Amino acid sequence: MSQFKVISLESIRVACKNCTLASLCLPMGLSPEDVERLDEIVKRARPLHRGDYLFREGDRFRALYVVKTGSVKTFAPSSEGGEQVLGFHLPGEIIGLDAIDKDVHACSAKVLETSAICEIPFTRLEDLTATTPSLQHQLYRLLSKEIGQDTDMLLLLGKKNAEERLAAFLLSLSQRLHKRGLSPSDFYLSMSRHEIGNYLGLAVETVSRLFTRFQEDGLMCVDRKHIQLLDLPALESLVGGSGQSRRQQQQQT
Amino acid sequence: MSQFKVISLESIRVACKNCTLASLCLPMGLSPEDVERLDEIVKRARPLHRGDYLFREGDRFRALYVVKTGSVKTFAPSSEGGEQVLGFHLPGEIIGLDAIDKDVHACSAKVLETSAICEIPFTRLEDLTATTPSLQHQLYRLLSKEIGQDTDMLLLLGKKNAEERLAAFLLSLSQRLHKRGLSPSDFYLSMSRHEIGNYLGLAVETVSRLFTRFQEDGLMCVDRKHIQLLDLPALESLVGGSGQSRRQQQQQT
DNA sequence: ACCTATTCTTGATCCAGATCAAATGGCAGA
DNA sequence: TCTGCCATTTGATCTGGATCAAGAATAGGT
Repeated sequence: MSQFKVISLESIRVACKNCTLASLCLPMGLSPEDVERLDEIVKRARPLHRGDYLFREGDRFRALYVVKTGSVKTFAPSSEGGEQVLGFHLPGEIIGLDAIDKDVHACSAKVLETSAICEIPFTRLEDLTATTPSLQHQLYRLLSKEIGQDTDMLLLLGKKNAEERLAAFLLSLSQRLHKRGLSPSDFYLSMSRHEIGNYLGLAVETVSRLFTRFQEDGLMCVDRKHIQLLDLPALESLVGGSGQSRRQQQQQT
Repeated sequence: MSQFKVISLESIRVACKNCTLASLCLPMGLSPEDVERLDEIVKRARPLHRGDYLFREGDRFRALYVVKTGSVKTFAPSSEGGEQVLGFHLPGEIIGLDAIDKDVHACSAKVLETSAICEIPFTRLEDLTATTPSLQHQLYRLLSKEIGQDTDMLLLLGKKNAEERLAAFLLSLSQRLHKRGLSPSDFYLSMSRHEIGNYLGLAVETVSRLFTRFQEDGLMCVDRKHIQLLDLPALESLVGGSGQSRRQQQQQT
């Protein structure tokens, strides 16, 4: 292997301890020694390209995946051929946690753009957590966090209207990008309108119309995949209270 | 403490190893020795009554709860005062996993009928899992299972119509009751129509009308809270394909 | 047993967002 | 550069389920 290649790969295959995502990812809060041990089991694969699969629904569960760069969508087959987009995953986010239970993946994961992915064989991770309390705790937390996020989505799909859903989606992206050191108000979407609509339980046309409306209202500037959020506070107020929209149902039981 | 009281409490405070739910609950698949160790940290509280809270949104996270008898609903506050019912929990089901991450409960848990609840202090459980690989694995699996169930709900809320949602709800109850040794086709609902609607993202009126319709179609027999499912296969086909209802969106991305 | 507050049901109407239809604009591949 | 396929946008219409509005049936409290 030429010196050239080694250097080239180094730019991708950064050890966890040198990874800029360490504070968001599994290593979060671990001691340097623990990170070192984690590092030994992480496999760093070559970049994947748009359309490549990390795994498919029905595949045997072997490993968790972490986005290092790029983005990934997960989706489950719905009855009769359709699919439900379950999430869009940014750098530092972990994919595959739902498969631990049945030992089989119930959803598929597809990369949306050229992406680098870390692979963590689960059996080895589990062994490691058994002897590393801080890592065990971290994994419990990550699993729990996923449940909390799903809960947020249930609330979104169960109670919010189209406008609130799209605003919530944009703000979620904004906040997650910001945590990764990127601009919270100027970014590119790696997913299509179709995928956004699917994720939010809306038709493509509705998503498109809302982008237009938000732009007309001066909330944002949309150019193809390029998004600029011009009024974050206004978007936040859209998400929270439905403003003057539908009267909320006082669910006293 | 009189002999009388001791006997009386014994009927409720059964050790895990003698609990009929052991095969569905945390002890699932554990060795007798491991169950013994788990038993030592489980607290068995006196029965709670309709309306009592296991915990409320905002409470510090201290323990996981398992329904021993009865049923519990969990719900999260939505913006502007409403609430979203997140789930109905039957014997053997674990509550509170979503709070591990933030160390604070993001939802509330309220018992729907007189219920016995086991409490498992989480810190002690976590310590125990660190020295009991099979229990550690079990906890990972339970967390993962919860994610999988949430995923199913996302699909239900994102892609299914009212009819499919209610059929899915009824079948889920049916199957879970059956696993607990109860009739899959004859049971009582412990939650109101209102709560069912809230959970499924539907208005009460819609739930009521669907019950009426299902009954007219000979799928079930409804008398107040008493439910008899007369045609499980038909209900299953309702859930799966939307029959001849709305044309499914082929979500090729 | 009586009264009152809920919960549930049923009917009428409304509307947010889906569906249908069509034009436009990018982009990948030859 | 040209071609054709998608993705996106925009407009028109339709509809499932929400909302509004009463009754009817229950359950709980005194």
